[in-house]
This record gives sequence, C-alpha cells and structure tokens, in this order.
Amino acid sequence: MRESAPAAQKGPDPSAPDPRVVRSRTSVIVATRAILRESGFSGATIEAVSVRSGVAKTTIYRQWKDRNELLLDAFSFNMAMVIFPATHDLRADLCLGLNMLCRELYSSEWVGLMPAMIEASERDPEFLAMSRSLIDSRRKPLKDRLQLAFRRGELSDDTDMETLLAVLTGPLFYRRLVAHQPMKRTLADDLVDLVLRGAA
Amino acid sequence: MRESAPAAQKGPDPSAPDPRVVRSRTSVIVATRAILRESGFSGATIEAVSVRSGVAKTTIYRQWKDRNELLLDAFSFNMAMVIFPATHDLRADLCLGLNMLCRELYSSEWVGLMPAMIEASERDPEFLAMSRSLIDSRRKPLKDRLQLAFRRGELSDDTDMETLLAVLTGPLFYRRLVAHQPMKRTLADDLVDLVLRGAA
DNA sequence: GGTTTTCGCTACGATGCTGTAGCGTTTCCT
DNA sequence: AGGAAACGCTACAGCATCGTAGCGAAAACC
Repeated sequence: MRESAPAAQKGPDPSAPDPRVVRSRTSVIVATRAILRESGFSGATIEAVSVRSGVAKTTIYRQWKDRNELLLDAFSFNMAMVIFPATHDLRADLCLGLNMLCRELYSSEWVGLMPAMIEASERDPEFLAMSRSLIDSRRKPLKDRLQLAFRRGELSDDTDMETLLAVLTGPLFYRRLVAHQPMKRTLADDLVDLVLRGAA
Repeated sequence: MRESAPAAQKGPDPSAPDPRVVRSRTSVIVATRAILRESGFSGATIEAVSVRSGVAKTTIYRQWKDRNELLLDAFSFNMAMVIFPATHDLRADLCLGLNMLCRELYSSEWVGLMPAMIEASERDPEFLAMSRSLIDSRRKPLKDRLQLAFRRGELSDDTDMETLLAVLTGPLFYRRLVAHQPMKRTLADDLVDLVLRGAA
C-alpha cells in the first residue's frame, strides 16, 4: 500500500490494520489521484475527495491532518515501474525498456499525476523531496542495467551515468510534458542507437 | 507587449493606446507572473494579483473578462528567447545556444512559469494551445539553425528534425523540471557531441 | 455478546474568492 | 479648458472550502 518513498509515516500501521481503515484509506487515495489527474492540484480539495470517494470529510480529517499530507500520500502511492531486462543484448534491453516507458507516458495513470507533482515540487520543499525520491526509485531499473553494462565493458567508462540517464529518458518526458507532442514510434530506438554509437 | 502567441485578442489595442491602460495592464501582468512563479496556479487569484499589483480588482475585471483570460495573457507575455548563431561552425553554434538555454533554465523568469503552464496545459485545451505555440516559437531559433545545417550537408538527411530537437533540449528540461537536479556543466556539450557523432 | 473503534451525517464559524454595481476622483485627449 | 475615459474605493451576494464538534449507527475486535 505504501511505497518506498520517505513520505510521512504516522498512521497506526504496524500491529493493527483495521479493515475499515484500510478501506477508507484506499478509497480516499484512489479518488484523490483521479481528481489530481482530471482537475489538477487546485481541484483536489478535501471536499471534492470526500464526495468522489464516498468517504465522509470528517473521516478523512481523522486520518490525515492536512490537505498537503493527503496529497503527499496520494502521489507516492503504489507506483508501477518500468522494468529493464538484463540479457546479453544491451541494445535490445534498452529498446525494450524505453519503448515500454514510451507507451506508459501516454497511457498510464501516474503520468497524469506528474504535471501536478511538478507544479507542487516547484514551490513546496516537502513535495520536492517526495518527487525526487519517487523519480529516483523509478530510474533505478534503468540505472542498474546501465551499471551492469559498464561492468561488462559494453559502455566506455568515460561516459557519465547522469548524462546517460538524461539522454535516454529526457527526450521522452520532454515530448510528453513540455512539447505536448504525440509519441514518436522510433524515438526510443533512435535514442538507444545514438547513445550506443556514441558511448560504446 | 503582446507575444506572437494566438492568445485572446479583444482589447482596444490598435489605434488608441491610452497610457493608463498600458500602465495597469503591465502592472497586472507582471504581478500575475510573479505570483505564478511563487505560489503557482492556485495562488494566482484575482484578489492576490490586485493586492500585489496595486491595481484595483474592478479595474482588472474591466480589462480581462476572466481569471483564465488573465492567466493566458500572463503566460504569453514578452518572452525572451535563446538565440542560436549561424556561423560556419555548427558545433560551436549549438554549444553556445544550448549552454545559454542551460543557464536560462536555472535563472530566468519564464522557466519558473513552466510548471504552472504544464499543469494548466494538461487539463485545459486553451492553455494547451497557448503552451504549444509558445514552445514552438521558442524552438524556432534552434530549428532554423538545424535546417541550415541540413541544407549545408552538415547533418545527414536521414536524421529526423523532431528527434534532433528532442535529443538536444529534452535532457536539459528533464533535469530541471522532472528530475529536479542541478545544472550539469558539460551536459550541453555532451549532447552536441553525441548528436554530431551520430548524425554528422 | 459485549466493548471499543471507526464510521457517516449534520451543523457550524471563519475565511477567501468570484464577479458586479455605484460613486467620486484622477488622468488623458483634443 | 472642458469632455471622455479609466481609475480606485467600498460594498455586496453567492459560493466553496477549511477544519472542528457532537451524535448515533455500523463494524471490528476479543
């Protein structure tokens, strides 16, 4: 239910998971995420969440002290991740993972939350910290695969890991969030080609 | 005062620029942008703008029919642009422009507006259209320089323009807006190297 | 089966924002 | 100098939201 993120850790989680609490908590979180996707940060009011989730406003305030606390939890809730395989074929592994990321960027639920997250992170240090750790955990599979490639000598050592990550994933996020362009089928493969030609 | 963007075009602009109107308009726009940067989309209320700008709320409503109309104008106001020179040295031109973009991403005023713009664009078609046209006009100098390179044969014809743009600028935006990482001094140069090695 | 906890509901005061109206004053235009 | 336009100010109704309080019903726990 909770992600690895360092989000607040206050509930009576450990010993006694009352099913009623679990039910209301997840209902609220799911509703919050839906609203964040559809109406953005400013639309995600406690009242709106209450109506949409069917959970009474008072109940929400019993479990989260704040609107901010709720939103932090909502952002860091149960994120699926893109997997990068680790076969003998680096190019194939990267293409597969990046193409999956590509598809995810235009379909998955969590991407719809990113604009709200970016906005919040720009101004509130708590959201910034959460956002950083979330992004970090999402980048881990790719990072691991690249590190393996370094160890195997498939990538030259003078290439910088951070640069590599930015080059491989940056353009995809850019098209989706900044340029607002549709997916380009070959982009992921082109990126892999470019990187492997330059850094292999 | 107005940008090239296709934002609303309703005021009595053409023949009679009453200095009083100009004064209040710019005060309001400047204040709105400052608030958008500091407090985000939800903080930019008409009341807040009124207080900050020193312009009466009623006056604001006399010039913009809506909060949305004001925000659209505020976003598309007077954007400075990164210039790409067109010397005989493609690599130098690209490095110079991209490094300027790099610096701008971590200092300039308009970048602080991007998170709010991204958020708004995700949900409101009017903001999306404005955002698209803004980004498009900002990309033009780089695009022009690249097209020149194509004509000169400095870039091979089988490379796609959109891919090139995404590869060169995407990683920079990514680090700034998504990964929330500090600037990396060599990143711009590395990108140019990578592209020129792959597509020259 | 009895106790404890959580729940939903209603109500509430406080606050902030929207968008409009009226009025007197300042500023511009010619 | 005189008329027109924009201005600032105050006030207002309407609405949404916040966060809290109290009560009875439903569900969980032992």
